[in-house]
Amino acid sequence: MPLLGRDFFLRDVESVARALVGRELRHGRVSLRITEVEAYGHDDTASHARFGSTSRTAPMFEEGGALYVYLCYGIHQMVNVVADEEGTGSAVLIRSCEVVRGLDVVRARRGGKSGPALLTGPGKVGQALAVDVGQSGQRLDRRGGVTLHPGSLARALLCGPRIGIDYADSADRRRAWRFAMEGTAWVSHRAGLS
DNA sequence: ACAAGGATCCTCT
DNA sequence: GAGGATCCTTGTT
Repeated sequence: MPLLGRDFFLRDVESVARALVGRELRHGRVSLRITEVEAYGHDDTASHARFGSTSRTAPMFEEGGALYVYLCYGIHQMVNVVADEEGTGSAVLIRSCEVVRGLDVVRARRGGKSGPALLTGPGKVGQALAVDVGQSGQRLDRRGGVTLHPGSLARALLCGPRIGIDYADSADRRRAWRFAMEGTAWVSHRAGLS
């Protein structure tokens, strides 16, 4: 299966977020189709980039196509796709996926869970893909690690405000920067999407 | 050097 | 619906 090339990522983060729904993330034997994402921009008080580049967030400022992984609540490995030109500081959080390949591996990694509990929520995506902060900064358009493939595009997208960003300014909280595939069961929070 | 809090998940009620 | 887990990152002193 072909890789998505560098140009795919070199657009504004909202465009990349919309274009990511339906695509496939691969790592080893596991292939996941992206069903729900959130965009985090530069000049966005919800974004980790709001303090500029730090040791944790440096990959966000790389050229689009880098992987950005961070630890949340000391437990969860959160998987993001970096967007736009080098130095911008924007990324797309992968919130939910459906399993395309490697269901047995994913189930084992996810403690035997089934149904929506298997893979709706960003921490679960990191666990299912076996991605951790040690891989933050890797390229998604080079074979050998985590890679991104065309998959099949969503018929239509639902959108709504992002989850878990109460600390942000009200204008940023209201941005409709969460995108989900219409008709899929693989969405972490259905409320607020339309 | 310190204190605060988090782009979450699971379990229990 | 509520609360605890768990530890790193950040701004501040």
